[in-house]
Amino acid sequence: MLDLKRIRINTEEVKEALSKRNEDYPIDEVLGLDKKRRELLTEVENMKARQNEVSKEIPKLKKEGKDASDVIKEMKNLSDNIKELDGEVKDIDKSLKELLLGIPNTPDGSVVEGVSDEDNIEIRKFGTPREFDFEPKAHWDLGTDLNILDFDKASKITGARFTVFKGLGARLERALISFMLDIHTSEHGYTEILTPFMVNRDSMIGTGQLPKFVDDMFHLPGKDYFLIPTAEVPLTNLHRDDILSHEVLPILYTGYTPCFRQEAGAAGRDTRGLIRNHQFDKVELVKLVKAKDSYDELEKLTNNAEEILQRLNIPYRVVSLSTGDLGFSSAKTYDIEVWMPSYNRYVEISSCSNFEDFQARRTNLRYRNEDGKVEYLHTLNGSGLAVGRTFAAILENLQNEDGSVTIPEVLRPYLGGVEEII
RNA sequence: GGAGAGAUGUCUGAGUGGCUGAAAGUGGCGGUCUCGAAAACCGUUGUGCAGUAUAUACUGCAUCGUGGGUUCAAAUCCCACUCUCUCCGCCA
Repeated sequence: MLDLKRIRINTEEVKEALSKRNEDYPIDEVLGLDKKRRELLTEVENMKARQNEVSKEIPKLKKEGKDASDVIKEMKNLSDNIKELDGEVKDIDKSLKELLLGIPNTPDGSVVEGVSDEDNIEIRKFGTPREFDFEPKAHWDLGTDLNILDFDKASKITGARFTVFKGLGARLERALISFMLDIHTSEHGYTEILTPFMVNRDSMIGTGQLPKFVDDMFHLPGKDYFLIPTAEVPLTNLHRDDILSHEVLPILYTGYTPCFRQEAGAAGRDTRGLIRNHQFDKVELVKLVKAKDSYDELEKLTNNAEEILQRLNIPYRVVSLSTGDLGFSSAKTYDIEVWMPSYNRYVEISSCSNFEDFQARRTNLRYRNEDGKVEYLHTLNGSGLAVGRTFAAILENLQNEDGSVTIPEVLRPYLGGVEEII
């Protein structure tokens, strides 16, 4: 959520920044409600001040044995008026909050202006896409033929867009999770966290999934809980409503969770394989940092995620998202895209974002700085990495002509020394 | 699922309708003392919003789990919800 005071004072700057997202947002409406709210607030607060003052007199009068009925009668009137005005203020607060929750973050100045992912800027590349001297197979065919992935069984027991991992497939998925967590914890300084896979509504609002993207989420009918679409939600909300000491910063969390997404609006896209499932595994990286550090930390976080692909020796590139492709809560995002032979292009495998104080305002996440003042933190997160897509990338990039797949060396210890899936 | 207890400031914990934003202790910060430290003593110490003034500050309002209600007045009474704890049942 944007800072209401910033909207009030730097209206043009906010409008200018939001206009780069190619959509209109009700800034003027917000300002109108804000003005009305403050007018009413001044009025009702004056009335309450009077009420408090007289309320102190009443027991004195009674104690002195005087009649207080006239004063009480006056206060009855005042009390009614206060209730009415309070109601109006509350209504405005509610509308105002609804509007603010629907307005996205302002893009950072370094983000290139654009209308879609076609305007994203390539920042750097690692490796070069392999030239196959045979016809490479797609990962869903490789996985099915090797009997390590089973999409038919998944659709039988659940439905479309789910996957059953079998044998070495299940073990490879588990190996990737462990490998990623091990590197992030022992080499990159993150603390491993294992959270619930369902969260309450407040958490979903805090990180920005709700109210706007409710159709993309799985909601439990019996209880007001949501299946998490990413570990970002529980990890960032761990410190919701906290005022942290500057001494504990920065906080770096990593965690593995399955992620659940409806993929509404993705009908017909990436229908085969592991790329777009309703449930997929992901290792997430989350940072809570001081404002002045957040853009340095974004670079580091992105590098931390890249490190995984480098060690697996899979070609990828990093792109900086244009304003047209930038997520709702993000001020700046780098996507890491892995080379996927079956698509003959790079495919997103990680999205690393700096949300600045956008999520911190929603989650009321603050810290006390060296001067004892309370400030909002900046939050960041990125996939480190999407496990299913990494699985797919390994299969496709490291496949052999006979249909076998070579296991990257760094993963072999996690697979009991297995070098190839045959 | 059944029965009961509880939720107050950094923490512990008083407070059952009227100078209670809230006792006391504890922790933090500042000071006195000291070569320094400890102890002791003194002072200070939540957050949000609005307004005035603007590098500091002041005033008002709100805030005692959340939301509603009663009342001139609610931490205190009533209702609903959430969470925690104890016992029983069930169970990986």
